[in-house]
Amino acid sequence: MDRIYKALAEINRRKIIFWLGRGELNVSQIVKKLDLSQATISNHLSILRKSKLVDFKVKGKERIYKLNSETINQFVKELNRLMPTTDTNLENEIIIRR
Amino acid sequence: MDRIYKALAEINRRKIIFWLGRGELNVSQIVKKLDLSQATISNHLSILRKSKLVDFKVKGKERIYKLNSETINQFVKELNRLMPTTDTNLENEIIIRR
DNA sequence: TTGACATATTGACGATTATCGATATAATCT
DNA sequence: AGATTATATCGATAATCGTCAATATGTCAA
Repeated sequence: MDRIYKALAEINRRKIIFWLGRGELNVSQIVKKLDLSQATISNHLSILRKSKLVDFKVKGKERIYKLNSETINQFVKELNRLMPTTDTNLENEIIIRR
Repeated sequence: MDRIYKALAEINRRKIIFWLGRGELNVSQIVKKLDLSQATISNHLSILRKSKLVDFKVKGKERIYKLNSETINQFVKELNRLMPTTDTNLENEIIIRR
């Protein structure tokens, strides 16, 4: 979990996650979206990979990155354990835990 | 939001949040929970304060820290915007919408 | 007002991080 | 094979971060 929190602490990595939430992208496409060098993006992707927040699949010489929704779900769960919300925004829902 | 992500990136600050989730604490009590110097705890509290994740009230010479649930709710909302979950992991919960 | 206690701030230090140019690796194309 | 394209890794550098001893500030009690 520590890696995930650290991965999310950097704004450009959050931007990458934002874009990947809107669809899969290869590295060059990500480089175009953020104004950073290819080496820097590659480093950010390495950190995101290690956190398991993202995955990739190989397609020829490209690597197509995407979010790893299993990790995301786990993280959101863990975050709710750390800081339970009062759910004021879901005021019309009743949650029954068994 | 950046301050919040950064505040959460450090494990001892997350521990402080964990403990505050279980009840309000003054600084000396927090120092006892984590094995860090008073100066370090005070510095972490300063960062948590700036992120607005925590608040305090004065009681004599003590400062009693507590979570700021408004900020927490905002953050969880923002996080869901950044990384929407598929909620597959909430299988033991029943949500009744009215 | 002096002394003890609670907390914050300062200044220093080593550790970690973000960034990039240069280079390496690997796949594809001619 | 050699050139081209896509991505990763290396090495360096500057900036930020976590930590603590020392000191400052504020509060209470005798």
